[in-house]
Amino acid sequence: MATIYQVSELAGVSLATVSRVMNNNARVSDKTKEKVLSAMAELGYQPNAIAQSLASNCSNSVGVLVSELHGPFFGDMMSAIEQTLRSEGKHAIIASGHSNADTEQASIEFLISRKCDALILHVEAVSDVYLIDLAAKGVSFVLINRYIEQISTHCICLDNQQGGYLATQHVLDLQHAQVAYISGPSWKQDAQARLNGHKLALQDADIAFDNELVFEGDYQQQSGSAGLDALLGTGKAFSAIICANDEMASGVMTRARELNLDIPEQLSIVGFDNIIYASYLYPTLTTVDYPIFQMGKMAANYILAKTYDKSGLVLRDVFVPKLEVRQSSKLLA
Amino acid sequence: MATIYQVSELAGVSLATVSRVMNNNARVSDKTKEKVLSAMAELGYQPNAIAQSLASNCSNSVGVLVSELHGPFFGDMMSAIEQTLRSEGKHAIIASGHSNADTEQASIEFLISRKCDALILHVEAVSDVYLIDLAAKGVSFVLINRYIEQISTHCICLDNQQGGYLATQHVLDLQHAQVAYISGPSWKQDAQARLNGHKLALQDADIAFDNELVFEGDYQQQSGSAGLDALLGTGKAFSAIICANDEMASGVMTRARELNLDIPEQLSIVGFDNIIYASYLYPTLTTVDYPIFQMGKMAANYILAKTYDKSGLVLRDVFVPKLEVRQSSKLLA
DNA sequence: TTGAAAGCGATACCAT
DNA sequence: ATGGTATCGCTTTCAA
Repeated sequence: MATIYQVSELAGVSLATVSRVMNNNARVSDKTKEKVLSAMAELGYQPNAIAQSLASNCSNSVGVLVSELHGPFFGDMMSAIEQTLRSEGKHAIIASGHSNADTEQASIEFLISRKCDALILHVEAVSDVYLIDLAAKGVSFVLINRYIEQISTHCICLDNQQGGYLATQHVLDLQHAQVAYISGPSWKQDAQARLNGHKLALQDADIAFDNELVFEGDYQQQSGSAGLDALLGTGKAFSAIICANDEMASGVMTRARELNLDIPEQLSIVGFDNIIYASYLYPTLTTVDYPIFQMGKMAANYILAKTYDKSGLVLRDVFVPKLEVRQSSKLLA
Repeated sequence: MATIYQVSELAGVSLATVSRVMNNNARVSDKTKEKVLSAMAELGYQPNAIAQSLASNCSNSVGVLVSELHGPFFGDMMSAIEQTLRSEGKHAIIASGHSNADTEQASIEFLISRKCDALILHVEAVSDVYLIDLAAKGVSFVLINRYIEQISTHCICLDNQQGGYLATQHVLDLQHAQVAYISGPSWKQDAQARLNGHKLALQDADIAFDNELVFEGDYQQQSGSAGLDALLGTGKAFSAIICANDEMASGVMTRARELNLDIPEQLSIVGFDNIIYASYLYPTLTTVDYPIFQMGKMAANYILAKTYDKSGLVLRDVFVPKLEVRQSSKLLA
């Protein structure tokens, strides 16, 4: 592998000059530039990224921490991030946090120890204080899907409450008056917000909220099935059920089928996230679209703009969900 | 951020000694080690990974190139890789190749330029020659799901042919004698192997292979639907249909429903891959399990063993698929 | 516009 | 067992 020394020698110029043409920030005469360029070509020169990082104190890497690398959700996010970063010559280092505070924290520290210039975090378990502290320490990062007042400029969020509102409003519009709800873990911010939206929609329609019609799941498919059973077990009537994510909605569908409950004839179902296979289910799932690809892209753009001083980027920090109507919900007979 | 200099000063020892205790490969007296350690603790010293890389010519990073970051398949693979690497203090840099030769090649070069110590590649479009060349150049890498004779030691594969065989054998066992097949793109190695397995199974059962009962899809859901239409359009009878992956199987199901074809009563369906939502579909999909998590883990172990000289790892290069029987296939009435 | 030289923060060889 | 020092390959003042 040729080094900058060999290039400078072959081109008959100094080290500094070669460096200048590489970074073409300083003025170099066309003639010398020409010489350097052809010397580079001749040697097949490739700059050593590590040496560049050490000297410039910039690794060109951004750490991406997500809850789980598998699952339909994060793939899109990673995909968007990688594409965006890559187009600017930056690379992504990945890590997972498994929704566990210690693991998340360890991952963040790992990423920092790797000298990432910035981080994109999708963390749920680590405390607000820890993150506020991180920001205070000067670590540059953006937070996806979590809002913390004190570091609001670091946050890129979906309006989850609005999403919950839309879902419920939709079934209300379809004349359903008795609406059950399967929420995510109540300690998760997005789960709270979605449920809040649900309550708000009920309130706006002058329908009393009934806590017995809410089941707290864990965002897994299985808890959707369990939720349906539990809800049915209350003896309360309901003709529609809103699920805080698509996985749980899928679980409800499965269980409903086992119970010979026809969907959407006897029960309307609405999900949340619009993961890829929401449209593969039968019946296809009405759901609230989570623009995760856009948000991943925006997260990367934030980093590009803030950390790497790229200009001309339009930044946005709150995204709005939108309803995707499919077959699983219908007008109450 | 404290440097090794400050540690050496505070501990009253030389640079070299501090380095020795960090890497604890050379003998250092317990007393000095003690001093160094406490100096490190006092300063909150963290070694600079970049400087280490430059000096040691080892970046501790491995590049992972997949076709697509989204999709249910690669998430599991990345997840396995990240976990395995991480436990040994290595990190993963990701890139995607989009099944396109130029992009794949550019990504490989990008990863190399980033000084990855090794690569894990899931590439389909780039040529054999290119990869053989890469190996010859001394680039250390493992290839997932692709077999190339000349660099067989770099390959970690699933026995796709055996998988295709299993799928067809299964429906044959269920008394289906007229079996249609929707394959992946014929230029992809795995698609060929799977189809081969199908043919072999027919042959072993003394059933003539009929080319008209094969439709070439593109591994996307949509082409499954199109495939069913095309197959039906031939006018040939068939009571079972094998799909070269689960997405296309899902497409077949969807279309079958639209056509009021009952599954599995009127048509048995078998998929391939066992992606997470194969079990969410209705009816749940009989499929061939692709142990991608294990394979991802093994790929990382290969790197750990070959590039980082970790010992005590049991290496394996060919994995066997196994049939996962669910509801979409049944005994021919 | 160009060059000389001092870092960046480690590793590792050679002495002692 | 420990220290001195060259080295990794580049960036970036500071002078010229």
